[in-house]
Amino acid sequence: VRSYCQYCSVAKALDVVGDRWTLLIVRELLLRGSCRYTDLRNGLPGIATNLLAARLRELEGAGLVRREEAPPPIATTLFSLTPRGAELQPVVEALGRFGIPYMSAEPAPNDEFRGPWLSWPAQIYLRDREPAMPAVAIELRTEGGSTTVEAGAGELRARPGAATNPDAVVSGSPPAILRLLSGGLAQGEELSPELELDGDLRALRRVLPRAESTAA
Amino acid sequence: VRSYCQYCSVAKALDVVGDRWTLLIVRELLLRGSCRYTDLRNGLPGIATNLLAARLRELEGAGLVRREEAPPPIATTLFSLTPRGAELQPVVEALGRFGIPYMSAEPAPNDEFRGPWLSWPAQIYLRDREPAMPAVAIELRTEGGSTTVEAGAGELRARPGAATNPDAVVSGSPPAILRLLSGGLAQGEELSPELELDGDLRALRRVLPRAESTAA
DNA sequence: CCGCATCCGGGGCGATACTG
DNA sequence: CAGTATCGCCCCGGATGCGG
Repeated sequence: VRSYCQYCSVAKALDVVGDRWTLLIVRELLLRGSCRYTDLRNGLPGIATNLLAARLRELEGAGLVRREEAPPPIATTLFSLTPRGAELQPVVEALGRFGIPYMSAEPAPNDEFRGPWLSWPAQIYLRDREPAMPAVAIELRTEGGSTTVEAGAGELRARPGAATNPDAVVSGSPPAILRLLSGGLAQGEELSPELELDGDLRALRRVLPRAESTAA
Repeated sequence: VRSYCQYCSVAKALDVVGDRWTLLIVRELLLRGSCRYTDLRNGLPGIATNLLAARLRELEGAGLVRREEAPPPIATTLFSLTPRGAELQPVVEALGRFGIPYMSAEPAPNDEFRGPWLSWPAQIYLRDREPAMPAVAIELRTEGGSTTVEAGAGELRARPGAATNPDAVVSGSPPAILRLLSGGLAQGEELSPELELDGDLRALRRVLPRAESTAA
């Protein structure tokens, strides 16, 4: 809330989004698009409810978040990013990329996890490596929820939630799935025994990074 | 210092660099390369000295900053980013880009300014638009210090400090210089009367963005 | 149940003074 | 020059209450 009082664009940006929790709220809104207060609270384990309300008001005042009162039949308020707020995506992505190395360690014993958070590593590691083939959907499933990866025509995007008709479903612990996303699968290599695959292995290979075969 | 306790790369990154002042310290180290405690203190107006010391120690512990004791003749300690710390450059650049719109307003009455901070807008707006020509150096001079822009062979980089043999020197207030960097100069347009040019106008035009002429 | 507001304890933060 | 020491304040975290 307190300004750095520096006429510098980096400092001015941090004046707006530098407070604690603010960029994590933006992360959730980038992932989920438009969601209710309770959805945000659930996607941000550890946040105090008064802080979430305060941050949302600040972001709204800064023109980064929009609050929509849904029509009477639904009777709920929806929060979403304004176009200006969506311009924070490069910031959150750069942070996500910088933070990737910290994920190779096992999660701390009291670390929480939510499935949609896999979207950031997925967008970083995965590519559509066979653009000519018809589109596929792959679901990454953990005990904390699912992320669905859709690849087609050379494009790839990740969104929270389960897929309706996935070509492949990979289940396992978050670190095991991360190792798969970052390390890929070498030619003829089998899936790690920590993971379980249901569906088409070729659909999975299509998006995974190429790994050198372990043998020379 | 307190962890978000979320197994997410964005949250893990903010665990390390999310504290107040931390990313601004990284900004200074990215700009200046290697500098003394006092240089950092001077480039970060408003920071409390105990906080600067604490943050430097945290960054050192996280492996992002390296502390070098210079040999006896100099007898000073130098701080610089490790390679891992330099990986924060995309984060700081993304923040700088997001913060640019806040710079179009006049600086707040108690806003401080340092010349090197112009490096971020310069790297965003300026390009070497005549790669075939011999290299040029342009100095952007304000009351808070200078930034030097060097363009040649299609590359452009900005560094803090005055130039030794500049082809052009632009002097003026920070907002006026920013308006020049972002708006450019249309064909035959004169430099704003707020600014003063000493040297070769063509060297300046070489790096400025193209502006449509005001007349139809 | 959803979207907060209020209260309170602890600690991060800001400013100044002081030291090897 | 490069920090440490101290102190007050306000942000933050956790719990609870409350109106729609």
